[in-house]
Amino acid sequence: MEAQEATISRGRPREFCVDAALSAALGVFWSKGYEGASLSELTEAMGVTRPSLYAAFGNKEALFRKALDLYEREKLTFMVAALEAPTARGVAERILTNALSMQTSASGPRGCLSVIHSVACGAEAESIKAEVVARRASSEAALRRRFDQAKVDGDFEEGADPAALVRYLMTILQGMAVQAGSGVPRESLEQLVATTLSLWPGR
Amino acid sequence: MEAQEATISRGRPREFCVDAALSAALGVFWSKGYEGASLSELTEAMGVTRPSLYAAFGNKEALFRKALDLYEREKLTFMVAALEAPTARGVAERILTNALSMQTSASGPRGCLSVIHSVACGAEAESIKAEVVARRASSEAALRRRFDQAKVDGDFEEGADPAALVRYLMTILQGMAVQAGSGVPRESLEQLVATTLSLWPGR
DNA sequence: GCGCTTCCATACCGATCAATATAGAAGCGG
DNA sequence: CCGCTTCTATATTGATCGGTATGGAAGCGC
Repeated sequence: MEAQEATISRGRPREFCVDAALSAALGVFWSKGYEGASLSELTEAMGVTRPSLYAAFGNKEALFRKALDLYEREKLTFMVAALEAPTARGVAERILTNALSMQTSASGPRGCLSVIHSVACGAEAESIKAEVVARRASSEAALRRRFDQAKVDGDFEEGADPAALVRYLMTILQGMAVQAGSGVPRESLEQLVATTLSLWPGR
Repeated sequence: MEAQEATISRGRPREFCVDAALSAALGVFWSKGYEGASLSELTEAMGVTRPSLYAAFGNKEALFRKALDLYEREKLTFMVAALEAPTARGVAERILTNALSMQTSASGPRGCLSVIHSVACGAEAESIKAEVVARRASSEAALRRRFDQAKVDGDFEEGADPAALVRYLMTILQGMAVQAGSGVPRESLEQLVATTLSLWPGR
């Protein structure tokens, strides 16, 4: 009933590329946060007028959710790929190095879109925060399953708790995102990854 | 010249306690962030009318800086105290447990005021973010000096890099703050502290 | 008690926010 | 070429933002 999503193209066709516009919106949300990104900034970066944005995406919150979909689609890709490493140490190494390159890429904004939106916020972003936190649970669950298998494989020392190591690794990832967003140079974060791996228990 | 800071009390005395009002403001900033905290929320929580707030504190940004002073005064207290532990491991343990209790206290908001304001934000909070990031450097420097001494004391293994361990510990602290702000239960964070300490190198 | 100073309360300011009404321009099927 | 649909462009909506002007109430020194 609403937004029939590109029917058989009746009437004047739209003049901009929805994917490109969404990618531009993601860049703004990533560098400013949901509340910090005004519609004026968004429309300018997207090269789209305000009514066009509302016709194509619904409203600001729906636009953010679509941008979050795009972000997680890419992020989850490398996350899933990392899980295929042969050992738990290999999984941690891939996740850390991939997160490092993602959070310090010269092109895009620094830091992590999810981390940005999982800390304190105003009233209008409460539901955004809740969704981001909820989505993170699925990544954690996948990592948890992989580490459970790793324990069976004997990757950890006797008595190690896979859940605790998931928590530990996620904490370092999120801390790294905070530092990247604070402007800590890439070399320092490479040092952080090296330190973490040197302390990683088991194989 | 401006704000003669409580002269010999001429005229009508103010009816509210400045310290209590500032403490209430800190609570709002802590749970909502600088941009997320509106003046209406602040004045209501502080029990102070808008003009009184401006007369006593200047403006919103000045109020935040005073609240940040108050916050860091308490936080730096336990940080300095932690540095007096006899070994690097003891320092890490005290910092982690103190941060844990601070970020998950039942009374106050969860998470860390500084971490909240060191991620992405809108234009109006850029200077706030810059200040928070700058202030963190002093904490890091103090910890760095302590770990340099620890290396001299032989607390670390041969070839360990104190600067890298400072980076590592700060990262875990910040990641823990993100998790606390996301609603991760206290027991999980206690588990995180235990894991971190079990992996800590040296004594 | 008087006068001066300072504080509190209400109402208001311009700016900006997200969201839309209106109207003209552009492409399709017939 | 016509009529219908859907696009874009401008201007505007009501609400809220941070910040203040105005006026009356309250306490001090004298």
